[in-house]
Amino acid sequence: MNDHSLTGELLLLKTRRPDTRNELRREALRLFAERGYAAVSMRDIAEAVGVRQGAIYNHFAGKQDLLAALMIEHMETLILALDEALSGESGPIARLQAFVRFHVGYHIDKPDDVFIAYMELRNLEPEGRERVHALRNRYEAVLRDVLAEGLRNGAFRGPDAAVQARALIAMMTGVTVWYREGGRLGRRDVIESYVQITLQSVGIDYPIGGED
Amino acid sequence: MNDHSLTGELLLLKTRRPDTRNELRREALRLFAERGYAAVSMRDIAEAVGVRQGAIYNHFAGKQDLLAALMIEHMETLILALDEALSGESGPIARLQAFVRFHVGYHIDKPDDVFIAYMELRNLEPEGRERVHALRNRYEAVLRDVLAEGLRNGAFRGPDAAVQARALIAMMTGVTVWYREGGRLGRRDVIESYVQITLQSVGIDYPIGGED
DNA sequence: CCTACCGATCGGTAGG
DNA sequence: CCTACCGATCGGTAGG
Repeated sequence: MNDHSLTGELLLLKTRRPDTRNELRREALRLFAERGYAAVSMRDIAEAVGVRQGAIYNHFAGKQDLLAALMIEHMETLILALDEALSGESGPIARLQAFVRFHVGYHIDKPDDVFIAYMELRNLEPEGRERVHALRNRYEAVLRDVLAEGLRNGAFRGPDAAVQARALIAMMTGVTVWYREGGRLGRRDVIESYVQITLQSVGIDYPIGGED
Repeated sequence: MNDHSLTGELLLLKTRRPDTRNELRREALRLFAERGYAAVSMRDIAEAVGVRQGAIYNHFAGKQDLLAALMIEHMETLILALDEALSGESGPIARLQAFVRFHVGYHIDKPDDVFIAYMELRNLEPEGRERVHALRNRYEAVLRDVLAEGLRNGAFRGPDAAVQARALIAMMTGVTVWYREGGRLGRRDVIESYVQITLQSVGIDYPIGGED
């Protein structure tokens, strides 16, 4: 009885704080993006959060599970946000413009999430990799469909919707490499620059004159 | 005397083969591209070449030196090849077209070199990183200058030569992610697709009608 | 170029 | 959530 009560008190002082899981996620994300998955140790992550290494295993099954959680949750958030961003838009021109604004804005705001989802796919074990791959294809398909519709109805020009979708996504994602807050161009300028380049790339004048 | 002669013979059987350095380079390149620098051990590289781990240190000062050699030699080769590809071309349109053909073709042909130079910058120690960074800036400046000239003389339209150069390089480099030999589109088709997308992105009709 | 070894560090676990 | 520990593996070196 006495023993039991003492144990209970000790556990109360030392056991899971509610926000530790989120702090682990955040610091793991930051460190993985900075140095790469393989170059970050569980001890590095624990130290950044202020716990001991073993404590991580109260929240995640292991290092691999932590990476998978970061990548899958990111992709699901991204796709939900995209759906919302395009929900009010109709017609290929308006939808393409909305896609670019969303994609570039999101990538400016969450560069670490995006970077990891792109770079660490090869470090994911097959199960997680398949899931992330499928989510990525769904995302790409949204842009491909917009482009295909524009090519079909004559609003856009281009060689191939699939190639153009991949080309444009790579182009826009690249913003994470060079954009820095407080630089020569602000967030809004950068987004509008990509809108112009993208619309021109499908053969549309920008600013839009009197098309479609 | 006897000892000396014996030692000489043993060394002759076991000492540096002339091509081992290149084989180490090649296998290190392949493995770094496949798994990432931090996830590849010196033993992995040695095994791929068919020597023991310690033997690598006869050819490179260490793992870091091996990575630096791969990246710097790649960047220097890339820039020399670019200069040659543009040497016969004058005027922003012809030079832009030649740049795209060169860049996409080179990236299709040497995806591992390119991938490492992009991905492993953060694993390079400051000295090598500075050198690679400077070479990358030189490369980017070539495209930026072409774009700036076209914007100045009215051949191109766009928001900003620096942003457009980065956007286009990211777009073209992305070909390494999806292009596969024997796929739906051949090397030539892919290159011409990127040419069209790029020219349209700077406001030019393609195929080129009667401009400039 | 090999064998044999070094100290350091890794992901993960047991027991409390 | 901590302390203490496990076997495995790491980059690099000595000596031949």
